[in-house]
Amino acid sequence: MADQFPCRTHCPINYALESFGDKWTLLIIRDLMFKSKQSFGEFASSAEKISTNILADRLKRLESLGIVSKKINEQNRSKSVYSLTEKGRDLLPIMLEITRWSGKHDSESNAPRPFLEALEKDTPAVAQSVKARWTDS
Amino acid sequence: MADQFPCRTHCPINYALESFGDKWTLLIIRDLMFKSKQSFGEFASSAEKISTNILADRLKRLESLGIVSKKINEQNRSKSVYSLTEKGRDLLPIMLEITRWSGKHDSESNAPRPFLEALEKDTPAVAQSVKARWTDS
DNA sequence: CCTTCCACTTGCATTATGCAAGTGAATTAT
DNA sequence: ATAATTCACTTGCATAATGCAAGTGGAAGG
Repeated sequence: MADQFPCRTHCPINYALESFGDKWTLLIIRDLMFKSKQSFGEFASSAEKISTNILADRLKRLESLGIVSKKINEQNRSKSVYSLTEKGRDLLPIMLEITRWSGKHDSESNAPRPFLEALEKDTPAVAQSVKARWTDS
Repeated sequence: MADQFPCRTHCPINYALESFGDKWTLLIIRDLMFKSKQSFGEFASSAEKISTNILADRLKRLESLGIVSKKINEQNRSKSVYSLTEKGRDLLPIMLEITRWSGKHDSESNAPRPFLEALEKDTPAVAQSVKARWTDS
């Protein structure tokens, strides 16, 4: 923890909670990880309707934790570009296991069936294919 | 979702956040899952110092979500016993991946080295050994 | 220039959290 | 039998986080 956020304990579960234990942070990471979103406006337009002050706060926090990095788009200086760092990309297995759990226990889950089936069958393979989309773009 | 907690969306990440997306819930699950705690007092005594009103609220919530179940100890009726349901136990892979992530990225993590190494080497095997401890007790 | 777009900020009402103390039922000690 | 203790919560209130609507300010486009 960058130490500007003092930790209650260094239990690994607690460290994670202090990094992304709230109702919004993982949605931003989801958008970066699976939906190829990269701008403030795109995050703000997600279906869960995060308000812009919270979004700005969480992006700042994720940046200071080294999970997200912000770059200025040289083509259009008013449109900044957010992306996941390695630390952020390392959250992929957690995100996939969360998807698996929700897919199993939320009867109304909107996760695509084929995706859930692929996950059940071979999670690491799904992880690989997601990672592939990060490099070739 | 039992529907007493209306969902923002049925995105799997969001479903999970609405189930345990706060600073405390996963600590209770950790205590049940890895530390064999099962009573209100034991949860309250964890190092992170959850306050008792929040603890009571979260236990009620976890119960209504079907993640935790509460039983009365017939030996001592004033001491109730909490345990994970199947839905709760299904959180194990998520908890292990969180541990892996924090173990890698928190330089001061207090997760035992051998445990982290075992996780890196073969996460499913670690999962099996944790599950074994649930059945034979 | 003048307008639009984009990424935020600001102010304020509402809700959640944190803390300390209290309650009441159920064992345990006397 | 009665008193003290333990345990699992509740309650009240101060503080902090969130949600909402509107505003600001710089960069691009017309």
